[in-house]
Amino acid sequence: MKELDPLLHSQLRLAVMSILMNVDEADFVYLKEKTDATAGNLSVQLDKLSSAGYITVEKGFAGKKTRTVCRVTPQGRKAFEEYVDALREYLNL
Amino acid sequence: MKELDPLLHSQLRLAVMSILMNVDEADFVYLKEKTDATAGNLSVQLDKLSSAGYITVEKGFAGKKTRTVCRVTPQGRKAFEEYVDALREYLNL
DNA sequence: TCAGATGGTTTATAAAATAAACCAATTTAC
DNA sequence: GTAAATTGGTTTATTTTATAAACCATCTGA
Repeated sequence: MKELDPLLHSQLRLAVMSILMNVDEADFVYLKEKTDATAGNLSVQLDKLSSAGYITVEKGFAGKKTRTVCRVTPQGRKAFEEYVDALREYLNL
Repeated sequence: MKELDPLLHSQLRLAVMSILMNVDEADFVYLKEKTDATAGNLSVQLDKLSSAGYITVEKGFAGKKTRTVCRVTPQGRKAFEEYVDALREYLNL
């Protein structure tokens, strides 16, 4: 059986990637709301996705407040698609 | 977003369930080969699926050798199907 | 000015996966 | 017939992950 990319096979990281696949960009606050994760957990998982090169994380400002914007990279997009393919085998979809 | 049943959201347990969903029954050795898991890992994960009521594990004999046979329960079948539904939301399939 | 919010990060803890060690019965090879 | 290897597992220890709790800096309104 195919391997399931362990970086994607995590509920929160998968949720984040799934959002980013459809949205071009999303900030920390938006991701937190959508996924209903704690800030700490989200922060850690974004780091992992970012270190793996699956997303970019850009810290900037919106007015005076900090704003962290995430985007999926081509590499992340590819990994996500491969993950989906592998899952089809398990779920037979 | 929907929750992903943590009992199923594990590579090995998902693989096992996926096999059992299609096969009526399967023994330890067969599952081990198909999933390419170590015996120790497989043993632990079968226990978890069994304690959750997702599968039955029956220890018997085939000639003189022990033989452990697994089957998915109706409850397990239901959980698997719900898991698949939840995943569709993430992957949009 | 000081009591919350807001937007995070870091660190500690709990839970999971994996691997390593072990055990009992059974073959196989001498 | 007995020692060594194989089969079919289980148990325990280790590593990795996920999660939660604590913290920090900046901003905002009373």
